This record gives sequence, C-alpha cells and structure tokens, in this order.
Amino acid sequence: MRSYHHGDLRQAILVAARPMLERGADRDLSLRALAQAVGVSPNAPYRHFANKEALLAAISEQGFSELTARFTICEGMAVLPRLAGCVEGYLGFARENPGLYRLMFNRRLEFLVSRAEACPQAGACFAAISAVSARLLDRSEDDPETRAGAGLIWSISHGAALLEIDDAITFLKDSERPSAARVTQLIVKGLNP
Amino acid sequence: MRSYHHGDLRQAILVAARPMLERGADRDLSLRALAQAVGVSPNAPYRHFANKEALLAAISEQGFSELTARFTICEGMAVLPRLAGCVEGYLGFARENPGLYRLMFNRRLEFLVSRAEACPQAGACFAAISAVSARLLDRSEDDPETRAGAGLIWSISHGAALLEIDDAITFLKDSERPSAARVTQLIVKGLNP
DNA sequence: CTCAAATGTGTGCGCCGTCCACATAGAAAT
DNA sequence: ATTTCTATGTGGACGGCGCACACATTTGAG
Repeated sequence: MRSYHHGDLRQAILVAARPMLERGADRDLSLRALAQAVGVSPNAPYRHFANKEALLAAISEQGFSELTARFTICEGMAVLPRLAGCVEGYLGFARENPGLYRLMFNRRLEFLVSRAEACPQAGACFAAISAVSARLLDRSEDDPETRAGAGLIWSISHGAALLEIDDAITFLKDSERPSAARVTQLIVKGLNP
Repeated sequence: MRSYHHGDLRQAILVAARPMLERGADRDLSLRALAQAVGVSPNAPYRHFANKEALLAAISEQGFSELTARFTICEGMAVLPRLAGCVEGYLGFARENPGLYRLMFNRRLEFLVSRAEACPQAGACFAAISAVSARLLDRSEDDPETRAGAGLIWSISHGAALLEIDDAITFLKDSERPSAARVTQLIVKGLNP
C-alpha cells in the first residue's frame, strides 16, 4: 500500500501539473483534478501551497528558471549568434511549453507576473536579456539605453511568441511568420544607428 | 415597473461587461454577476448568447472594431507619422482597455482569437496593419515581405502592450520602457536596409 | 516511549456555468 | 377582439470548482 503520507507530494504536484497545463489547452487546470491525478484527496495540496495562485506561481517560477537556462547556454558565444540563440531559445520555449508560457505571462498573478521583487527567477531572466542588450549596444549593463534595448528585445520576443502559440497568425504563411531569424534581424538592424 | 421584457438585453449586457472587465482586473467576469448588474435573472443572458464563450467573443469583436478604428484615423497621413499614429493607437488602446485587450488575445477562444475566418473584425485589424507595412516597405499589400513586416509590427506592438499592461516592466524606469516612440523607431530602422 | 508537528482525509459552504421546465409579453393571425 | 405563436425572462437543480474547518494518521525529536 502507498503509505498514508505521500513522500514528496509538493514535487509530485508540480510534475503532474505540467502535462495538464499543456493538455488542457485553454482551460486552466483544476486543483481538484490535479490532486486526483496524483492520487490524494482534493485538499491535500493545501498542505504545500497556500492556494491555487501560489501553486501557479510555483509552476511559473520553474518556467522562468528553464527559460533562463536557455539563455545561459548561449553565454559563451559572439554577440550576434548569442542574440540569435537567445531569440531562438525564447520562441522555442514558448512553442514547446505554450501552456506554461501563457501561465507565466497571461495570468495576473498579483505576487508574480515577472516582478523582480516577488520572483527572482523572472528577474534573472530579464537580467540575461539585459546582458545580451549590453553586448549588442556595446554599453554597460545598467546603462539606460541598454535597459531600454532589453525592454524592446523582450517585447518583440514576447509578442512573436504569443502570436505564434495563440495561433493568431493564421493570416500568414509559414514563411511570412515572425520567425526567430526575422525577429533577430529586426533587433539587430533596429537597435543601433 | 421595468417591464418583464428588458428591451435590449443583449446590448445592455455588452455595455455592462466592459467596466466589469476592467474592474475585475485579473478575475474574468462572471455571467451571473453580469446578469445581476443588468437586473435580470442569472439565465436571461442565455437567450442572447449561446454560452459564456460566445459572450466573450462578442465583446472581443467589439474590441477589434475599436482598435481598427484607431488605425483608420491615421489613414490620410504620410508614412512615418501614420506608422507612429498606429503604434500609439495600439498601445493607447491596450493601456486604456487592459481587461478588454487581454480578453482579445490572452484567452483561447476557440472560435475567435483573431482568426480571420471566424472573426472578420480581427481580420480587418490585421489588414490595417498590413496597409501600413506596405507603405513603409513600398511594396504591394499582398507581397510576402509586406505580410512578414506586418507580422513583425504586430509582434512588437503586441509584446510591448502586454508587458506594459501586465506590469511586467517594473525593472525599467518610465523613460526606459518600450514606449510608442521607441517601438516606432525600432520598426522603421529594423524593417528595411 | 511520548507527544507535538507535519501531512493527508472528509464534510461542507458558496459561487460558478449550464440545463431544464415554466411564465410572461408582444406580435401575428384569425 | 380573441387566439396563438414565438421571443424572451424566471426559478430550480446539477455537477464542478476553490477553499475553510475539524479530524485522522504518520513521523521524528525529546
């Protein structure tokens, strides 16, 4: 018999949530369904998460960590390939985890939504983008123009990612879509004189 | 006494939904609360909308029409001011109607989500962006590069709008944010050699 | 061994979207 | 004018949800 205590329910819940997040497409996952999938009573999760929002926040944090990891891989590269790699990584992450990506941004998590104070993972994620912006503009990382550039890079990537995973681009043929290559080119040409 | 029949319940619901959409911030509006606000029984709306999704779709369509209207205003202008006006209009619309804007895109409305086939209003909206892209690139409106350009313009605008209304930019000072001016500049410099 | 803290269970509340049968009103047909 | 049809609004019920509460079980520190 599976003992009364689960072992590591918290982790099990986080693991089980990921596929449900992607399966359920639009509908957001239900705490009760999640508990059932893990094989515990509907209220068991409350021992590990204050409420549903806290659970979503925890999943979200994981997402930001994984996204940041895709940037870290590119750290050794020269400027342009590095930018290209980051954009590719960003769009790839969104394409491979659309449900998670939407959760990370779409929702209005009062204590998360990529607020650095509340979510260090999201802060680190932005810092990685900032680093690329700095190299690209050949400025220091806390230079205002660097930060503004990072904001723009994030904007394009975010917009391209969302339009793609939301299938809002049915107007465009594949070759006309905002691919990683096109986005990268726009950034490079657009960011400096 | 307000007669048994309401008069134009459908319109009344659509009107009442707007402020609730903006008030409720993150939570999406409840059909029951909406009915109560209009002063009818919880089920009355079902005479005018097949289900909640259909109601949200109707609101969404309104949104796309209003967004398109902001583009139409700029139609007479020269290329650059026109682009600037459109971007400003786009970000302004999102800023002034964040709840509505999120509804138009964030949700996964199976029969909407800016699919031209299902939502002519969204199609018209993209067409307006396409027209600007064509003038900017000096190409025909159905040229692949024009369409790709429109996709990129939409991506940046969409990303900048969402990051702003979701307050995902607390990293950046106001002067560093992806303002309409910065976004416009990026598009102009980035889209052509 | 004891007992307190951590963890899982069961019951229940209020809200939600939606289905159903029924009530009412206004217009069309007689 | 009366009847009838149809569009529209009401009321009740169902199952699912997030969550609060009281209770059961396990574990580990003393």
